[in-house]
Amino acid sequence: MPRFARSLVWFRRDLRDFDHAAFAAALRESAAVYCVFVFDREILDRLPDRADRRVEYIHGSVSELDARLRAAGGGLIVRHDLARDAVPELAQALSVDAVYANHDYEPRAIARDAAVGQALAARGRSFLTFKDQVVFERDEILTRAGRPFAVFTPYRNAWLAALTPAHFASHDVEAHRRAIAPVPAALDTPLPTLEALGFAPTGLALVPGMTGGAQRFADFRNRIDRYRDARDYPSIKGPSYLSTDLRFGTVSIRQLAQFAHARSLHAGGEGAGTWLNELIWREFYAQILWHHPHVVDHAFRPEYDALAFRNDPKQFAAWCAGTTGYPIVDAAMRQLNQTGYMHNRLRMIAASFLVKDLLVDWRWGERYFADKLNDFDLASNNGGWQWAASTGCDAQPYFRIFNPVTQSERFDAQGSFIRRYVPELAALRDDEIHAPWQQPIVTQQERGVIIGRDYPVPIVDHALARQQALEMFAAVRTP
DNA sequence: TGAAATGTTGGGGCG
DNA sequence: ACGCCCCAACATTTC
Repeated sequence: MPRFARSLVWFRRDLRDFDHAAFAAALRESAAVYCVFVFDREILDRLPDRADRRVEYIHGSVSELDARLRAAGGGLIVRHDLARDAVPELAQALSVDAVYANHDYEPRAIARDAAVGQALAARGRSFLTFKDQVVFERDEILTRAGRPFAVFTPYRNAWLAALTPAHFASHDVEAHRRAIAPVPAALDTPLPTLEALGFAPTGLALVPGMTGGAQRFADFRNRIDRYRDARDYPSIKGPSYLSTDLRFGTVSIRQLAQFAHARSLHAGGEGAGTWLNELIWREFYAQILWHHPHVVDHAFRPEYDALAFRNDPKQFAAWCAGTTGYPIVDAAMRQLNQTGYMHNRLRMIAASFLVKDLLVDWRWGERYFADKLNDFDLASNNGGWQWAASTGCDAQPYFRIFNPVTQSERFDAQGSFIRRYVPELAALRDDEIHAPWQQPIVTQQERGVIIGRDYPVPIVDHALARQQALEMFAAVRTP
């Protein structure tokens, strides 16, 4: 005898029909289960660009989810509305007993879910939410003193110590798929087109949805053993490229973490262990955001809110456009602008350059990444920026300032990544391409690459900028 | 998940 | 043969 006659599963950042905590629970506990996705105007209307790769990715993923649900006898009810209104209204129209969703740890989502929960409760409906997007959430990993961790390494050790096979158990949808109910005819409107949502196609290269996620996971499984040694070189295929799937839930974190963990215990499993670490970083930052929501607008460590950034708008614009005169930084920013992706090593280099060479507030860079990254996730993006800016928990020390030339020589030694995204430098030799302004004018003429004509003169001098950054940090340092 | 400044060492040139 | 200097090469410290 099911607990509920009818229930509604609200899909958000979990766009899949397998190993899905809320969906599985709803099917287990209900006689009839409906499914909804809302293109939330509260989110879409805030996007600065009407051609947004994420919206296209979500649209494609929602379309696939709808098709898979229809094949299972159901379907996805899709709305373009304020989610906080649309979900309770739909619950009323369907007269469901409960709405099921997965936890979201971002402050805006928490507020939205609280409002939805209240509206549902006012009509006697339950709002049931579940852990789904992480292996460990909120208070599940705490210090011996019962406090959240603020340093990664002990967090990771506690995370691994707490892990049991049960944490990888699948939230099985298949076993209860009989409860999937067809969309009532009156509510069965066609999926809105991208254009109807107010967005233009972007020519997204990324295959969306569970299909894309499964392809990327399958591909990465073959490369995971090389991950540790390959991941730092942006010109080669080292990363998993699963970050967007993790953001929108087109893959299951449990399946990914289970594979990585099992593989990490094998001989030669160091690559998998290194990647598992990255998954744990993701959960570390999710947990930081949950416990310290002030990081959204402020430095984790309040004394760093007093940093006197220069915030030169022209230099910031040059950073955004990829015209700083530092090839590795410009290649990184152009990769982001052209594809919506940036290699993680380059995220660190670009962030370090913005904060510690241009002396621009890390929040400006964070916002730019938030607008551009296909895989943008508030917790991870904020954590990464605060790490690079040395303002965060367990951040890199403020005096650790990347030299963009050294980093370029070390991680793009042949300049092949630079040539891909900064083609005007392609004619320079491998040892010339990292600091083209240092090449004698005769060399520039021979190569047909004149700095100041074909490519910008560096907008700052790194050695000088480094000194200024150290002074900026010294001014707020507690003695 | 650095880089630069500073210190130390030791080989070789040279008077 | 010896001391002195230079300066890589490496190590340590400092930011």
